[in-house]
Amino acid sequence: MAVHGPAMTDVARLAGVSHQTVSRVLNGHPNVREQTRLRVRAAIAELGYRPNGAARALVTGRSQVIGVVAQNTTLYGPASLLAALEQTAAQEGFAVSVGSVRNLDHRSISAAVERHLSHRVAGIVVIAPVESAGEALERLPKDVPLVTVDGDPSRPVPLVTVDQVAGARAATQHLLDAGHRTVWHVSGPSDWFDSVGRIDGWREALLAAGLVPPPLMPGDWSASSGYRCGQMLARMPEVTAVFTANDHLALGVLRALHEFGRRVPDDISVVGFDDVPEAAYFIPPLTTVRPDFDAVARASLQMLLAQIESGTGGALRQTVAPTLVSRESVAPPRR
Amino acid sequence: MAVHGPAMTDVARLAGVSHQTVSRVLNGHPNVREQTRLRVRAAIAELGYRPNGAARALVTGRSQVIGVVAQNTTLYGPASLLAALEQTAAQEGFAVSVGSVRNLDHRSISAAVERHLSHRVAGIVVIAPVESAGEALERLPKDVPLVTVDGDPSRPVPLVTVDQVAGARAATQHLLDAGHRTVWHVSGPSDWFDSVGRIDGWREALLAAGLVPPPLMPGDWSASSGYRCGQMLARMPEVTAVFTANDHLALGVLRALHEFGRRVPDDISVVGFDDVPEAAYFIPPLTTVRPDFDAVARASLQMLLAQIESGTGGALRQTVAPTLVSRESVAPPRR
DNA sequence: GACGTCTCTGTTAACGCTAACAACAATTGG
DNA sequence: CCAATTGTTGTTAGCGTTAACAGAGACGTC
Repeated sequence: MAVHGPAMTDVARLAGVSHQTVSRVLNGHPNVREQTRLRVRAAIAELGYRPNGAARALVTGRSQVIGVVAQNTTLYGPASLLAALEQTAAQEGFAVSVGSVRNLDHRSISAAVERHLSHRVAGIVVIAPVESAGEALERLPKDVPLVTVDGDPSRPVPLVTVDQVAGARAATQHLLDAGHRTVWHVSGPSDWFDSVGRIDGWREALLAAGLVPPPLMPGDWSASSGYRCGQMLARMPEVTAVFTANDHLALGVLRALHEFGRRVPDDISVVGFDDVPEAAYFIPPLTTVRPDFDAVARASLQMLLAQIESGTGGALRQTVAPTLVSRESVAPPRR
Repeated sequence: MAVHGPAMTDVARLAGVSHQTVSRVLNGHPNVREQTRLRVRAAIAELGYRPNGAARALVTGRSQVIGVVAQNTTLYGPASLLAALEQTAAQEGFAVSVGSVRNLDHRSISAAVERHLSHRVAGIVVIAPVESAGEALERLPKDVPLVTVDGDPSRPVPLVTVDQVAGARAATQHLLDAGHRTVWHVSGPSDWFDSVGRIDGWREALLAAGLVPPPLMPGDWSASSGYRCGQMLARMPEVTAVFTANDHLALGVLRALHEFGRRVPDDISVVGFDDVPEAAYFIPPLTTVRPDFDAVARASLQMLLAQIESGTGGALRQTVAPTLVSRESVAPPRR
């Protein structure tokens, strides 16, 4: 480990210039003679020189690193988002440092943010889908570029979010259009904004159709809780259409219905949310709502970079519309 | 953005000591008077001082960051591993920087590693499940602590891996024990070591039982390819037991069998690999092999930290045994 | 031909921290 | 009571980079 790589001065010596000229070449400064530039590049290649990010970060005050705070990066949504974020960041020459937290409470978030600030990240993306995260963010130093994803719409913080309401409305409307008299909803945990938005969209669509929403069935994103809700739904003969807050809940519901001999879509139609890659292979293939994680990642990074470059901390907002993916789990109700 | 936080000298001034004493307090140096230590801590708290990781990295030669190179972090396995790695690293005071790559070819990997080295990471974990990754790793500077996960067993690089062979053997044996005459296998892509190991384990178990392995059905991890294979399996009356290289393949197989009216487990038994959280809610609940990602993460980090601290680059090897999770997708064959 | 104006390059001074050494007091041993 | 040791603090010198300024030519303009 002891051996450190060559430094800028070594390159400079080999190329017969000053270290500052090397720096200029590296940073694409215009005023360098072509011939010099080539000599420097050759020296860099010959020595296998690699600029020292730490030194650069020290002098410029910020590193080429973006910190991401997220919870539960095993779930499909967050994992996809993280991956997309990393891809996009890499294209812009930024590395991504993950600070995943077990709970999205105030303390955990603050700690994760502290860690990032300690490394002088250029900016922070917080995937903060729950209420408790909001408070932590307000107390943050104002001078750190920050973007939240799927966060609290009511806080004055730059926010990129999937349009949960529109997605849920589309899902519900799709079931109504198929002829169902009403639509039941298995929701996510009530402290997630995603859940709240999807509940709102579902309710809106029903109200707009002049219907009274049936009781809400609260779940927690897991197939397990979907299964529990499904066991209840299966017992109620009047239920013909269910919208679940994500695909895993739908999977649980599907299995419960199957066990009770309620056929999908013949007896009951089901729509999910997320379009996990397996959704097309559920029994039956699941109609679902697909959020565009790439678009969310692009939008948030763009927003963050704008802040980093301008130095302004604008409080923008951007929503990304999801699309309905129609498969075989929806059919008109039997009469 | 302009405002930088307080530096060590600011803390020192407030506490009435030299900046070096502050440094000592921060690094837990023993020879500091208790009273001084408290004064310094108070000053740190009052100013909201945060040490500058970049400066520290510059002078010590390495940052408290571990670089992870991974592909396809959306898949359940890699995502879980990444999350576990991050959790474990955080406990040790390390941040994790992700360099996810689209392809695990030589160039992509090298580029990702370069990025990490540029930031002077303390060590690198490469989740390198395919052949092409191996070459890239051999050309790496020898002086950077490195651990590979699920990499090439035949290369002289520190490696932590799930015992794929044992897991596959257990899955196959489980089916044989249930009374099946043979076991078919839907594999993952042939350039993944995970796939190869699982194929080997399957084959071993069959050969040990004096059986000739039936033809291999190659898939690519996706439910979609599982579905395609399932369509063929369903058509062959002699098939009574299938082991798939992961749970998503199993999902595709299950659906194909369902479509063809072949009941699971009555007509055909199925065993998967990974134990994704939804596996218990497939129709029917899936018997599968559960790798312990936490253990893998702990082992690899421990191995990496050992290298970092000692300065030695030992070529250790460690495998983590997976466990069989028995559910309802396996039953004795009908006669 | 003197003078400003470019273009290119070098010199110097930070950035915030740790390591090495120096300095001084307090304590111990003879 | 002096020397040697130990504990505690301060001083200085970098780490490798960028920013700010300065200087040397080349060129055009009056």
